[in-house]
Amino acid sequence: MRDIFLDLNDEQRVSVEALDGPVMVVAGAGSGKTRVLTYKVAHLLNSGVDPFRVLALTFTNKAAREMKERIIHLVGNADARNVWMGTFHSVFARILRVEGHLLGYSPNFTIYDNEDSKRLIKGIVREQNLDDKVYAAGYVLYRISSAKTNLITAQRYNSDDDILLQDKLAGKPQLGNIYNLYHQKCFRASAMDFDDLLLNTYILLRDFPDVLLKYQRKFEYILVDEYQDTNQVQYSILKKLAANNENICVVGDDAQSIYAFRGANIKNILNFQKDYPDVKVFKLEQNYRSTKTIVNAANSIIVNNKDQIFKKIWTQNEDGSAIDVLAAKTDTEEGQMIANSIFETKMNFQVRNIEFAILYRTNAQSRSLEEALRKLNIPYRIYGGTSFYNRKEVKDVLAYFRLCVNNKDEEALQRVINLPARGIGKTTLEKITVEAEASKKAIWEIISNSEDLAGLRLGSSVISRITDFVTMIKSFSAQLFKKNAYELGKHISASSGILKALYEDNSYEGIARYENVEELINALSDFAGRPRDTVMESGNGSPLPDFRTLNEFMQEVALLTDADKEDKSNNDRVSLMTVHAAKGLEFPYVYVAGLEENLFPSIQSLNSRSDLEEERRLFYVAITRAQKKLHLSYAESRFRWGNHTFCEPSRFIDEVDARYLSFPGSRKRKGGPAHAVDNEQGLPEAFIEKAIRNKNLKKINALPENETKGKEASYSDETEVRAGDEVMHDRFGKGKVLNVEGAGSNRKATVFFQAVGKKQLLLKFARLKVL
DNA sequence: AAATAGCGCTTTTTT
DNA sequence: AGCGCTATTT
Repeated sequence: MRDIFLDLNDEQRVSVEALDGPVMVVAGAGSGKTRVLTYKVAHLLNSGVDPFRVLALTFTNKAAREMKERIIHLVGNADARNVWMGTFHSVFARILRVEGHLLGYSPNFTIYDNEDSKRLIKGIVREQNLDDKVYAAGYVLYRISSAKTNLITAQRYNSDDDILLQDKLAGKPQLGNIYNLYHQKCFRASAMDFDDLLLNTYILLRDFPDVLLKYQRKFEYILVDEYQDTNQVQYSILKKLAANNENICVVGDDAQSIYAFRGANIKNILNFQKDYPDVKVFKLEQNYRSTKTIVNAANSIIVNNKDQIFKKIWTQNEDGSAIDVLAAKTDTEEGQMIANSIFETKMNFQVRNIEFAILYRTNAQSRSLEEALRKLNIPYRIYGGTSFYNRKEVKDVLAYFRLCVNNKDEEALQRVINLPARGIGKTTLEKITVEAEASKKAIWEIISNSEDLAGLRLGSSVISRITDFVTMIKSFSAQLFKKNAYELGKHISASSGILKALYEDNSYEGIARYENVEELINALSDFAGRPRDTVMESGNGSPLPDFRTLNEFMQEVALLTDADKEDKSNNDRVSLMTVHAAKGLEFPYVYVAGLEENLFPSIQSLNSRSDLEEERRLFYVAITRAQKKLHLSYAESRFRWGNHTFCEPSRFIDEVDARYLSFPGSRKRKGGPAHAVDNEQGLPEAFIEKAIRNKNLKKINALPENETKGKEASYSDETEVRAGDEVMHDRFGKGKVLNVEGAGSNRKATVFFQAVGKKQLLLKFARLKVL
């Protein structure tokens, strides 16, 4: 066994070595956080800990998968596969498959996604004759989700006078009632939404001491990644699981906490030391990812936040070139500028597409960027947004699968009962729904029972169509453990008629949809061909068949995100994604687009300090993704829901210490002969003023001294540049000085660059290095 | 029951 | 602008 500690720096090593007791590792961006976690698990296994006794919670399934591979490699033993590793949601879903019967759930429970939840809420609001403006599905779901995240069950919600009074005062007195009905309907459908996976796990551990003890013993060591983004219920579960031996190691960066909107509580990391007084705290402050320019720029913005753990992030990497700020007239132009820049960089430096990422605040921004990339034939891939598993046609097919696995899955049933059209229309469904509601049964129970069905007084032809449908689904369900996931999935999509309907649609979109379903079938084939990851229990006590079932596939697929999907076709593509989706990733070249007030920071964040601080952390996450070169861009006007709106550059651009910024290619304003001779890149006066003002302000937030000095030494000696000198410029490369004139801060040089030709540069800004 | 036309809502971020 | 949902028509 090789000494794995040779790969670590001192800070990392001591964090890895501390195996026992509570440990908190505060890790700055790019400081090797994942590495510490990976090596720590490897070290545990090397020290003789049983992999089954290690629980590691990551932020994405992909991160878990990659970490596992590396651990297996490090310890040289495939048993490492048996570490319990995954997201909170997927690990707890696994536990609930086994233990959920204690709470009255079938091991085949469905996981409702947001869309399912919203449809269900819409239905309830309609049923209750409530105003769907007052009780907008999105808002109601948000409220239910917040409640669950904070351990407030429907029952508790409705017995809490404060909450009820507040809802009443807010003009939404029925929220508690809707929550109640929502919970009942989910339960009746044997379905859990995302928050239920956490809340039910908590309830399980709270109400069943023997179960708690079982998992406390099982998980001898607990490791948690991205701890800054845990919420109340996750916190409470961890607290319970770790209560016995307190071998809990959390890793995170308070400066990268960006999920408060979904209940994440930054106090969990800020207060970890209070929860575990014996905690050993380690800080990882050396950044291995980015240039000095990027690291220092990131430091210069994050100091504006009040809530944080003190850290001093530094790097030994090279200075790197300045951060380019691109100013565009419109969002279309912004896309073009970014696409052009990528194109040029690719040409000049032989860079592959995969080394570029474009990050933005909202998914809607991707369109103009996509168009620009397409025009230049630059291949790209969008992460998130309407991700693969969110496409309508894919969800339709998945709904069939869901219904076969769990006949009571109400949302899936409503989706497919008349898809493709088989003569079971709205009015029929309405009658069935009313009857189901009246008798507190699932729709499936009504339609699969001939007596119930007869009681509905439907036409005989309708009844036969319904029974045909029921027979079909039953025949699918009967094969769940007879065929593997791929065979059964293919059979279902063919026999249900859904594939045929898509195949017959010859429109451009229709073909794309058909291909998407094909891709889903391919994914099934992959899944069926891969061995089981870990030894799993079936949940109902019976042994699992020796092939992988559709059932298993469905358990996995509900919690997959776009980031988890591997792209086999062409991997060399530019990545487009929201900043949230970029968390944990890194790219040599990063473009952060749409840096405008009301967009980034988002308009809804401007009311409270804490929300604005979260936006700032989000910006911090965005810029710390970059390894070599960072671009920031904004547009002066942008199309937003149909009509164009004018925008101002984001305050976040101002907050970056001006010495790290550069403004290439920006045009002089009209009537601006006052500065006919421009500085380095001809930036508008307003920007110079802002930059100087900003620089003065920033003196208080001094950076590490050695950095500042190093920076100045390289460019402050403007008097030393003379005609005839060979010089180096960050952006333009090598050049020869033709002429120098002027004095003091107005001193400027005419330089001929090999790459870009003759330029006039203001020495104050140019940072020329004499060679 | 199915097909079509018009209305209205969206956009903050995601497991 | 584009999509999904609803009301209306056939």
